[in-house]
Amino acid sequence: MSDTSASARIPATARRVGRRSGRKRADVLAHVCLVVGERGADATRFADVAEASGVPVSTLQYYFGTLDDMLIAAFRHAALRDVAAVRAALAPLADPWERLSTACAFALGFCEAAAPYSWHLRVEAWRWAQRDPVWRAEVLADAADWRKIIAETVAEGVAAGRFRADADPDQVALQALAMSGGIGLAAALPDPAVTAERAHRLLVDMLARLLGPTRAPAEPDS
Amino acid sequence: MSDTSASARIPATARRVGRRSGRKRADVLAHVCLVVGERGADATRFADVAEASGVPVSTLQYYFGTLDDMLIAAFRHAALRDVAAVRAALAPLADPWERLSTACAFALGFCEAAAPYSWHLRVEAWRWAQRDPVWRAEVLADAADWRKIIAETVAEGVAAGRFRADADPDQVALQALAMSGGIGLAAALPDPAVTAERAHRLLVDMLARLLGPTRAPAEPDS
Amino acid sequence: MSDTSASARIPATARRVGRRSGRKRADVLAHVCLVVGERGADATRFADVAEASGVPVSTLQYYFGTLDDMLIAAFRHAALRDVAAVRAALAPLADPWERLSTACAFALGFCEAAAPYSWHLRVEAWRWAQRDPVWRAEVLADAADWRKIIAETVAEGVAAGRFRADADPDQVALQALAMSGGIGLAAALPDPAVTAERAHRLLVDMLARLLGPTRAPAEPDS
Amino acid sequence: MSDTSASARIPATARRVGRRSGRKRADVLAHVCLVVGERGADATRFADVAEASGVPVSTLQYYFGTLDDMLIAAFRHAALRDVAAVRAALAPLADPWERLSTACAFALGFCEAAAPYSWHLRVEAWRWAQRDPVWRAEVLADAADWRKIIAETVAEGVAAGRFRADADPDQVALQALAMSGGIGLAAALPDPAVTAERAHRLLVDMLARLLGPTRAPAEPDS
DNA sequence: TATGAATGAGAGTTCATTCAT
DNA sequence: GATGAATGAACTCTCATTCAT
Repeated sequence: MSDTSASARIPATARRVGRRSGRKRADVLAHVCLVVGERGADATRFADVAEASGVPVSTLQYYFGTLDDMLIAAFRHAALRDVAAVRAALAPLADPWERLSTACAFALGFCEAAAPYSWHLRVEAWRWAQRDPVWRAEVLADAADWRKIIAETVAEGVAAGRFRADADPDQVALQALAMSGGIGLAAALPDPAVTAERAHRLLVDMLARLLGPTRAPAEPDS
Repeated sequence: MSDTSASARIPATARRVGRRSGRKRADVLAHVCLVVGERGADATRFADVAEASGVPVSTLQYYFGTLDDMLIAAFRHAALRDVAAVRAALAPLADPWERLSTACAFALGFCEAAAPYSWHLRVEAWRWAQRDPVWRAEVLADAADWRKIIAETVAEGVAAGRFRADADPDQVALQALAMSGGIGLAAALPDPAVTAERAHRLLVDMLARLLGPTRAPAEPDS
Repeated sequence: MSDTSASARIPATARRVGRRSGRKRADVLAHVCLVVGERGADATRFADVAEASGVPVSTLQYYFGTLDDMLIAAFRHAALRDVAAVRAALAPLADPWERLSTACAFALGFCEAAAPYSWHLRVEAWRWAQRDPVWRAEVLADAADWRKIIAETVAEGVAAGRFRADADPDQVALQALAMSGGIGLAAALPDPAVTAERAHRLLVDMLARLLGPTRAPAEPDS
Repeated sequence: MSDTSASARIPATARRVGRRSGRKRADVLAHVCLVVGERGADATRFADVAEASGVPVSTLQYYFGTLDDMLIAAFRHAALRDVAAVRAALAPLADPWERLSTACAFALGFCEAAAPYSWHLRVEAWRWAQRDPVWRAEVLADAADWRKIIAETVAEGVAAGRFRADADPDQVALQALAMSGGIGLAAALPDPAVTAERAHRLLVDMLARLLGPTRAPAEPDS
């Protein structure tokens, strides 16, 4: 698992995806994410990204090679960006419940710090991961990163005596991210029954049941 | 929401999608589901379905009109089939925990009675629902059906005194289906960290925490 | 060898090359031959043939599939046409020397009955045959057809006592066609040192030396 | 014709084709010949030569200018090399039949001293010569060189009384090279009916008939 | 002198769709 | 009602070439 974690992946990125490392290459990736979010990965053409970014089609191909390579690079870009964002947001926080709540907020993608179209990108990636091993590896690595973040947070809370002593950090992380996934999807539709606020409440409520010896202290809502 | 529930949708089906309702048409839809499951909706061409089903391309168009219409018809076909299957499976069961566990098993798609590629189809549908209102309506209707099934089951258990009295059936249904979605996706990849067995256990474990006054009675595993 | 002779190849043609047998398909082949003769096989694009024949590019692909398939079909078309032409021209002739001279004239492609660009097409075919086994099979089959024609003619002349008794028909056929190839190429350039008339004379002169017990009777020039 | 013979051509080479005449340039040309032999001239890209030779694409262009210029330079390189080789091999030989047989062996390209892909390169050149006057000039000059070699050899044999007195050296040279061309092509395919050994025998056998007052002396095989 | 970055032109191929039967 | 023939639109990809260093 550590082999596929965020840090270990970076060299692979440079090796496999980036044929060229032109200065504008990174700039373009953000545009790719936007286009994929708006149109969907399958409907994303080189021409769309070219128009959105102002970079000619042939230059995009020069940067990324295949269309698929470009899309993978974009997903990885977004995934690493999101993981870095949640890590940065957690750093200054000390209280386990607060940390957990914040991590959930980022996982759900419903905070201002989250990149646009996070869930859209994730759905696209999941879809392709079902059929393409390269995509699967990307998605699993991203999932592993998130699981690690949550599991660590839970473990700290347990160690600090703030969470139920018999809680299994890995299992709780799986459950939290599973629900996060299901809710994030629903909210991305959007499903009128699942507002951002309610989504967060549902998730934290579940965690309170899993981790709290008593009810969650006070109201652990964001 | 009730307008778009399973029963209410059927006439709409006949009206909007189906120019033809012969038996051949239903046969073809099953093939469409298989092809979509194997190749993905965006990669599904008339030619693929033609080859899989033995029905010529022009005939497929004659039956369904647009490619998109054909795909929607296929998703609806699969969704209604799955909902009917879980309803049929629940009918003979009386014990609330048993009913809930069975419903979860169907929601996760990990039982023999589940149609192949259920999760694959659902991911495809979700993806398009993010951008196409017609697909969104389909997906929301399907989600509503499932929520109703779970909520009813929970409500019965509460009424029967088997579940915690203060449980909110709708909220629990949302939570259960959210986690089901997240886990189903992970398992569909497949994510080696999420086996079918573990998926079911995680889901039922959570429900036990949410609904159980005490721990779940006995071992609510499948 | 008989397996790959002209007659045995025809069914394979229908099977392998002709995806469709539209009425215009055969018409198009003549245009392909002209374009290949003018531009060369490697420089022949679908667009060129489309312009020359008036048939849209996509229709050409519908007829022939790959560009390569189209070119092979054209070569085979021309090859079979040429073989048929020489056979037809030989049929009414009785005198061995006359038959041989006529066969040489057709082999050199310098008579009115020969299709235009015969040598150009042959050079293209040879070139590809050096690297592509499919083309090689075509070229070898064509060569075998011609060898058979010449060898039969020689054998008849030997049997009739008009050719030297110890002449080996197969060897003479090889020699005649080898020189025919070399001269045909030179003339196709065109090489000013090799005019059509001189080419034919050189070839028949050699055959006279190989086959004549005395010098060739009279002047066996065309 | 003498203007374009081997010796006269060299300055033209330096003038027209070579911007650079460093040793690197010659090294690259050898690689070009190999690539053209393997892939064919039309399929030869700057990128292929760059990979084979290790010289960057832009440097190749800097050396040779156009792709076509590079290919012509390569053909001329190979042609001059082959002509020089046969001349060197003939130098120490005195017997006319031996000289002729050796010249044939080099013409056929079937001796160890012959450069690889000689016939492949020649076919490529012939093909382009049919349409491009620049290529035609190259090919005709090469043909003239060879004809001169053979014709001289024949003339010497006639003068020495070893060949038939009425033999026309130029005509025999044309016939010899014509057959050499046809056979070389067939062998380059390769045509299983034309082995290297048989090819040489066929050619020398014909020359024996053309030049021998009696049958060829002894066995003029290689 | 030599080379990497960037880009436009051009080609093959796929595929939905139209039309005649 | 069903189906094969035919075709235009759109997209990816290759590759020579230009430019700046």
